[in-house]
Amino acid sequence: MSSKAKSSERKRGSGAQYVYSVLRDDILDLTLAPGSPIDEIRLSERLSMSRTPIREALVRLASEGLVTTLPNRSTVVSNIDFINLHTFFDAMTLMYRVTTRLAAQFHTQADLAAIRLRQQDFAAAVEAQDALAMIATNREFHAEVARAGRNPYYESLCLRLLDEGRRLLRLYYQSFDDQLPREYVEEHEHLIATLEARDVEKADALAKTHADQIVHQIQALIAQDRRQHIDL
Amino acid sequence: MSSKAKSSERKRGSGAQYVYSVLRDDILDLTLAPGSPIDEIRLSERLSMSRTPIREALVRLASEGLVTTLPNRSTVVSNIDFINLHTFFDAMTLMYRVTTRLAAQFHTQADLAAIRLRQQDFAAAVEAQDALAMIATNREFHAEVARAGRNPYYESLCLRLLDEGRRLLRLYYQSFDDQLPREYVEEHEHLIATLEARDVEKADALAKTHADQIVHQIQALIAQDRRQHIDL
DNA sequence: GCTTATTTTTTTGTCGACAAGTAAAATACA
DNA sequence: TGTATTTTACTTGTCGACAAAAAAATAAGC
Repeated sequence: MSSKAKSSERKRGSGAQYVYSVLRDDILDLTLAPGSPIDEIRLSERLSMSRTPIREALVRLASEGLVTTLPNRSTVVSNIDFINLHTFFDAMTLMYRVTTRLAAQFHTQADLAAIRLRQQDFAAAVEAQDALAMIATNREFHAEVARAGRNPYYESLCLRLLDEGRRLLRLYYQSFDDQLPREYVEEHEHLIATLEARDVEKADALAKTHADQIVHQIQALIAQDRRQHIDL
Repeated sequence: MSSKAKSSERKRGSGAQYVYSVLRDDILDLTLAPGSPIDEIRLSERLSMSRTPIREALVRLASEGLVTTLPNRSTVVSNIDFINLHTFFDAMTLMYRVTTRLAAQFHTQADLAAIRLRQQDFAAAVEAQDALAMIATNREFHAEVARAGRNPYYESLCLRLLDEGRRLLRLYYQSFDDQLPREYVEEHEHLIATLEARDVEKADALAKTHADQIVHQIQALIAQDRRQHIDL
């Protein structure tokens, strides 16, 4: 847990980037709970650096919607908006489809190789029953597909949605049964084959099915969840 | 041109926001040319405030892709990537369609009223032959439609694309002939009527036509342009 | 005892200064 | 004169400090 480093030991210019990635990870795997305040001074002490690079990281996170800055008050980790989850599902499904279509059209051999690597990581995580690793590697797999689509606009939205999804899945990872992830591994394999064949329509259909399945799973998890998450 | 203000006269917390909007406007209407460096110190002198709020604004702009930060070197206004313009057109068309569809479904009376206001502004700009105002008000019109769609993910991508488009249109605004914008006014009116009727499919079709028309116009302007914009 | 007003504390927003790093200028050299 | 090297100047990244604002704590009034 001790994430310390003398400031002089770090390279100049890497400070804000480091804080950004640390905070981002903490937010996405819910180490920092939604709604919890982020104290700049405590953070600066923990990471042993000045407040300036920390503020820079917070500004970046804010413009990505991961934290919310209350003027003259503490910035807090953004809440998960359960009421409007359907907008997330809608966008996620469309972005899966669009990026997968483009990937089927424009991918190179190098892209496919990278995607296969991600798929290996994902399969390994499923094999090891490591839910957190599953979530993270699944994100990387789809991020790689989106990258192969070569449209930076779609790609950035897709990344944002994947991050949000990572947070959401993390909330319910305990409930994962062992069967569904294995299906995902197969689905991913199927998808890779379709990309390689450059079958755009089939890739689209697969992406849609895959997205719908994830959406239904999350919805089921939410439905069976007994907790109150009105104010989360 | 003199954008000065004693720092003590401004409200606390508004500094970065102010710098952000000033810089953003300058970038989007090409007052700051793509590729031109942004000197933090000169900016801090011009706006008479410290470098801190200026850096904050730059970080925000960077995460929106409007400026590019070169480590330990000056940040520059992001270039327009002419080679991959098709990715922009593709995303723009899809976002027009998606947000318009959603607006047709979910808009309220208040949304329609706001959209009509924007349309009035746009019509006035066309009437006045004010190309810059046309560009800005057209952006606001479509931003309002996107807002009525009530999907923050689509909305934010749409806003980003509209901004990029504003920059692109600004490049060629001299070439505008007077006829096309008038058509746009009518198209907008048509679109509003379709939204009010909640005719999703027709709204989608109109959005696609509208987007294609703008794309073709920009492509025509680029094609007839004699300048070299390889390195822009 | 509870509400309201005042003081104290905490936290943010801004500032000026300094150090590390880069580009340009000046110098040395072939 | 052209090239390589050192020096200089400038710009960014980071820091600690201070001031404004909000939250918390304390005191006063009913």
